[in-house]
Amino acid sequence: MRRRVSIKDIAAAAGVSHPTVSRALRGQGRMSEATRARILTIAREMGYTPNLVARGLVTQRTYSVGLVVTNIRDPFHSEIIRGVEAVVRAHGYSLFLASTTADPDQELEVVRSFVGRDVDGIVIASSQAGDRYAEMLDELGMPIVLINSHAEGDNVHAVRHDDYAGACAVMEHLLDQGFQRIAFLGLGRSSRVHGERRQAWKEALRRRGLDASVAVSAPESTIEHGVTQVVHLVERARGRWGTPPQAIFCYNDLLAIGAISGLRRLGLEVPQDVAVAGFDDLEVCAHMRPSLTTLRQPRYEMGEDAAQLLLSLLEQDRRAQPKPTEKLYRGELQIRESTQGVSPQTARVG
Amino acid sequence: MRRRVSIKDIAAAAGVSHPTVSRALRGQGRMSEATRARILTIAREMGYTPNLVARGLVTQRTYSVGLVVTNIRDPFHSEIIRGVEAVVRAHGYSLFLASTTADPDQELEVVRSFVGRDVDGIVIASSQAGDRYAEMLDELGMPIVLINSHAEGDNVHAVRHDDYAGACAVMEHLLDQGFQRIAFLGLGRSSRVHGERRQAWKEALRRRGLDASVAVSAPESTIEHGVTQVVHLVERARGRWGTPPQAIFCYNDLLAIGAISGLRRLGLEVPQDVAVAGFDDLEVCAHMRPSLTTLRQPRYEMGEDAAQLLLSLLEQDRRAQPKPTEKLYRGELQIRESTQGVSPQTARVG
DNA sequence: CTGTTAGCGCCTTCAC
DNA sequence: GTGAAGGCGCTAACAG
Repeated sequence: MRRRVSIKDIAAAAGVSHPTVSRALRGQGRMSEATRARILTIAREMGYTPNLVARGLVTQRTYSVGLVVTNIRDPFHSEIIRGVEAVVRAHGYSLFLASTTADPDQELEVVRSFVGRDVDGIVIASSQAGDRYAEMLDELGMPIVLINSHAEGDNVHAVRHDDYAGACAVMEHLLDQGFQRIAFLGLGRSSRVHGERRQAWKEALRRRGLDASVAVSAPESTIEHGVTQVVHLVERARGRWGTPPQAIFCYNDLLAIGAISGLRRLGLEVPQDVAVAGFDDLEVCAHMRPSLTTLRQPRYEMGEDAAQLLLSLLEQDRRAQPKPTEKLYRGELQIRESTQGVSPQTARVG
Repeated sequence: MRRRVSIKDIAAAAGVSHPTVSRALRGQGRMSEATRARILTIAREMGYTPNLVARGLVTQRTYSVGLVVTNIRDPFHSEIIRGVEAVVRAHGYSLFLASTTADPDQELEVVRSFVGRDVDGIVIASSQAGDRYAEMLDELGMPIVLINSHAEGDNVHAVRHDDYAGACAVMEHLLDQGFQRIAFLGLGRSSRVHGERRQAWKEALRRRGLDASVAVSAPESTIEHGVTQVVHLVERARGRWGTPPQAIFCYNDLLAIGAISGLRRLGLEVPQDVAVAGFDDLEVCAHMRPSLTTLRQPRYEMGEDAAQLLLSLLEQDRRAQPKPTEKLYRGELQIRESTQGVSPQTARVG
C-alpha cells in the first residue's frame, strides 16, 4: 500500500514544476505541445489519478451530490436512485447515498453529514422531515431538490408527482366499477404524499355520500405489513358494514400485494370477493395474479429530472439565486384484473 | 449562500488559536474546562460543521467507502445496498454508490473514480469485471471486498454465496419431484455466479443421464426479459423433446416471475403444465400465485457482513497485510407451489 | 495548557 | 511558456 502518485511526483519525473503538470493535465494555459504530451505520457505511465479531495478543497466544488431516500426496500426508491445516479455520473459527479427509514432525526443528521462532506447539492426523496427543515435548509448554502415532498426555502426546489390527482383517478375507477364500501390501507406515519392519497380517498367517498371510516395503517410499507394489516381492515369493515369491503385502495403497491395475499388467507378472492388497487406500478404488478390495478408514477424519470435540475442549479452563477421551482408529474392509471370484471352485487357477504 | 464557518472563525470569536479550537472540538489534549466549554458553545452558536474534505486531506482517512452494484433494478442488490449502508453509516462512514449495469468498462471506471475520491475501501457486488481487475486491485492501495464474485489480489477479500450448492439443492428438488425434462433460463453475460448455477443444472441432469441441452439466455435480468425468453425456451424444448419442458430452472427470481407470466400467455399453467423455480427469494416470491419455489440468499446479511469485514480491515494497522478472506454463505431452499403437487406424468404434452 | 509552524495535494495569481 | 508563492480547512509536531 504505497502512497498514490501526485502531481509533484510527475513534475519531478518530467523535470518541470507541479503547476505546469496541473495545467497540462487540465488542458489549460498555452504551453508547448511537446512538454504537454510528455507530461501526459508520464502521468499515464505512473498511473496517476487526480486527488479529488484536494482539488475540492481549493476549488470549493467537490463534484459530488448527496441523495437521501427514506426506504430503500421499496422498489419505488430504487428507481429514483437509479435515475439520479445515472444523470449525476454522466456529468462526472459522484453520489453519496443514505437510506434513513422513516425517522426524521436520522434524515436531518444525514443531511448534516452531507454538508460536512461539502457536497455541491442534495436530493431528498420522500422526506419525512418536512417542516423541520425550515430552520436549516436555507442555512446550508447549497441547492436542495426534494422529490415528492415539500419544504419552504429559497434554495429548495421540488420535483413531485400529483398524488392527489392520481388517487382521485384510482377512486373514480373504483366508484365507476360500482363499488361503494371502499376501505383504505394506509401508512402510520404521515407525510404529504400519504396525506394526499388518503384525502382523495376520503373526499371521493364523501362527495357521493359514502362511508369513509374504514381505514387502517401499516407501520411500514412492506408486503408483510400488508398481509397482517388487511386482516384488521376486514375486521373493521365487518364491524362497520357487516361484510368485508368491496374494494380496498392501498397506499402503495407493496401494501396492495400483501393485502391480496392476506385476503386469500382469509378465504377472500381478488377481485371476486374484494377488489384491490395500489399505487406506483412496480414492475411486478403487471405479472401478479390477479394483475394489479395501480397508478403508474414515472419514478425513473423523476429521479433523472431531480438530478438534472440540481445540476443545472449548480452550473448557474452561485449568486443568481434562482426562484424555487416545482415540477409536477401526472401518473397514469393502469387498470388491470384486481379491480375488474365483477359487479359488486355478486360480492359475497361475509 | 455565504461561506461556511471554519475553525478559524471560531478561533477569532473565542480569542484563541485554531489548533486550540480543533483540539477542543475533538476532545483531545488536556485544556481548561472553561475554555473548552466556551469554544464548544461558540461553535454551536455559529453553526459550525467540520469540513470532512479538509480533514481527510491531512489525516489520509476520508471515512468514506465506495459501493459498486451492477444492477440496482434487481431487488437483490437493493438489499445488499441497504446492508452495507446501515453498517457503514453506523460507524460514521459515508457511502459512495455507483450502479454500473453489466458493462465491465463502466465498472472499472467507477472504481477508478472512487480511488480519486480517496475512499478508504471499496465493496463491489456481483462484479462483471472479474479477471480484468487482476492488474489494478493491488495497485490502488486500499482494501476491497467482493460480494458474489472473485478476483485474485492481496487486498481482495470476498463474501459470497455458495451458488453451486444452492443450485444443486434446487435441482435435487426438481428431480425428486420426478421431472426429467428440465430447461434452464439463464443470462447472456457470464459471471462466476451465473456459471455456478448453470453448471449445477447441467451436471445434475448429466449425472442422471438426462438431456441438458435446452437453455436460453436473457440479455438482462428483468421480468420483461423472462416473459419474452421463456417463449423461445418452450420453442426450443418442443424442437428437442416435442413437448414443453416439465420444469424450468431460472437464473433468478425476476426471470422466474417473467417466465411464469410468459407461460400463462402461452396457455401453460404453473405448476400443472410446467414447474418453475427461481433463485434469491425476493420478498414478493412468497406472495405470487403460484408462490415461487426458490433459494433464499441472505442478501441483507451479506451486505452487512461485507461492510463489517471492510471496516475491520480499515481499523487494522495498514501494514499488517491481512490474508485475503473468503466468507461463504449457504442459502435455504424455499419449496413453494410453483414446483409442487403435480406428478409429471400428468403434464400435458404440447 | 496553549500558540506557532508546517504540510496534506491541488489550484490560482503573479512574476519571470 | 513556465516557475514561485500563497492558501483552501484542517491536524500534527513541537515550542513555550
